[in-house]
Amino acid sequence: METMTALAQEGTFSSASSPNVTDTAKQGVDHTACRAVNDVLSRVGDKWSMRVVMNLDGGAMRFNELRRAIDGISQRMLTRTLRGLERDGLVSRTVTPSIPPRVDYALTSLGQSLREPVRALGDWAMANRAAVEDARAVFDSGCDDRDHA
Amino acid sequence: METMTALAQEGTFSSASSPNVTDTAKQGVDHTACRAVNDVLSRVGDKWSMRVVMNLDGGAMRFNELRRAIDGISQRMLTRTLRGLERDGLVSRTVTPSIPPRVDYALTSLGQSLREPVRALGDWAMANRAAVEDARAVFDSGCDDRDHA
DNA sequence: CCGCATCCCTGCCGATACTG
DNA sequence: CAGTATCGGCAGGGATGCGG
Repeated sequence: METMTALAQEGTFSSASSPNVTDTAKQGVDHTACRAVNDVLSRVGDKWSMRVVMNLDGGAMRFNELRRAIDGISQRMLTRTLRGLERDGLVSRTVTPSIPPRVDYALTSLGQSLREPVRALGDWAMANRAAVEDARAVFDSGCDDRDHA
Repeated sequence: METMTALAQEGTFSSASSPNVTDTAKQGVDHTACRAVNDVLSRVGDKWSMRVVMNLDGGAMRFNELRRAIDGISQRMLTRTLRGLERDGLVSRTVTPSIPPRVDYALTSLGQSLREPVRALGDWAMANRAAVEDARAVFDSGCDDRDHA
């Protein structure tokens, strides 16, 4: 069971909040940490959440302002994404009862804090995008084209 | 035959056609960065990719070994996930033509490097999971129950 | 201006069965 | 053991139209 101990210290997600790592063996990797990661990944990895968060980083924005900024999004999806983000406490929704009504969306501190790890991921993406695209092209060629060199 | 990764090619992000990027403060978000982030998020944010990558972190594994380790996954999904990861150069596939056939999957250096930013995200997830769940509960209560007056 | 409801199409994902 | 093919359920997400 101690076989993975060194590895766990190297880079498992449970480095901070698993006081009793029952079996961090092969199976143990995918318990709580995996669930947490998948949870946040599901939230932020959907089609529009990141776009919204990144646009909101520059400050509060109104609904249609956001809609125009993202520009590929339908209002249905913007509403749904905003609701989901609001539900998770990542963005705040401020209604100004005027005529016409005004609604401002902004990142909460939690939403701001999320941007840091996401930026790291974005950094990786920017750095390795070419490699990924290349690998993809190679895979595609190798699969489709059996010219066997 | 189904397309394996339609997620990556959403690409309606042609708002770059607006040369008027003077207000980069609000738009301060690089369109390229946004696209890259969404791309990697789509790849890693799906239902099983992270599980596979995390299990593979302990070293190379065979197909059914991986299947047993993840245990909630169907062989269809394992195959698809592995193919997608392989296509992007994140995992390597090594076939040993024996009887019975043996196929080992392992993280490439690119796949290893991806774990770092993902770990950051996982760290965030672990640290803020409670906050998110709380916000979610508050939102749920606030929506359903209006007796706060 | 904000946002909800409906219709509908598309793609994901699981279960099963079959091949090498 | 490793992988593919097919079927069916289900959810994501776009288009449109209506209400505050």
